[in-house]
Amino acid sequence: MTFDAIDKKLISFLQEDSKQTNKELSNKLNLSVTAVYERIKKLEKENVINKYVALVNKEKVDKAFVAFCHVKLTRHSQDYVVKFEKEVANINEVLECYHLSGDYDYLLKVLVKDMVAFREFMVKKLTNIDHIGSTHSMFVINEVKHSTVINV
Amino acid sequence: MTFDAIDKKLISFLQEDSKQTNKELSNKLNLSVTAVYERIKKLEKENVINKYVALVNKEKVDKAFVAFCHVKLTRHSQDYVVKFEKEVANINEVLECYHLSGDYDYLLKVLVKDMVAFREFMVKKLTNIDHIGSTHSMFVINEVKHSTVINV
DNA sequence: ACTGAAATGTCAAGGCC
DNA sequence: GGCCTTGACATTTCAGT
Repeated sequence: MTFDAIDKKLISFLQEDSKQTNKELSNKLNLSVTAVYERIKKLEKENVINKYVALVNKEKVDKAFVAFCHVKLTRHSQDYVVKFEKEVANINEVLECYHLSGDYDYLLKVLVKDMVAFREFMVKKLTNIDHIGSTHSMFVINEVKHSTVINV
Repeated sequence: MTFDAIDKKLISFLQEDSKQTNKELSNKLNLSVTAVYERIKKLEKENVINKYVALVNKEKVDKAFVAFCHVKLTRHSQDYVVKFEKEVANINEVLECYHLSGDYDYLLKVLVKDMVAFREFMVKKLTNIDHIGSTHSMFVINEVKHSTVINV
């Protein structure tokens, strides 16, 4: 799929605020409401837009403690890798998990209440998974930027 | 602010899909449409829900190459730190930036088209910022999990 | 891509536990 | 304080052009 200048603007606008009405968007884009509607439907159908979500303030729901954990596996046969990835995806404290190049195998982003909860998470959930070799945790002192907007 | 069981479910539902109508939510929660509406307004007013956004498929907009960069500053006086944070926040390839505990000062999540674009980013944008000491880049081989849903 | 109209949704008012 | 029902108004959605 290829995007013209209007599509690109539309994608940007919707990434910033998906609750805008098509009428508001039509004004910003100098288009009719229906034209906006059809462009959006197309973006959804082509899966350019995956989903619409509400973003929650982590402080307000008492999950202000953020950590990144590097995890190394002891063995790398496919069985272990698949099992680790499946189990880690089911831990709700883990919002993100990436298989990475470099010294460590995985990078996890973890959200919990505080350091006590983080210890609980490490002891009871993460290191309960088989074949975890070493872990290395880094704690977020300050979130400088956190955006979901991809530049198109 | 304190949440009852219905609030928690509502927050979860909206984090999964913010385009559900109040009617659909009222069915799931066994509530009237207005009750749902008022609870949502309250969550928005209290800033529990920050914003509503469309999430875009990075492959479809040609930003499938993801890297994490650790960055260390040479000096840590307030001026340099503030300046670095401000400049890095303005780079659109950098979606996230965290000030971290540990060996490196910052962790950046970077989205670009490919390795060529990543090199461009490093040479022309990141290392153009003053007082960057060392950087260490890790590339995402596979995105195992990427969720915006905080468990409440 | 636009106009126009039906279907559907949002949101305010008033009343009831 | 939080819930419900009702009704006005706005928005979405779709046909016809």
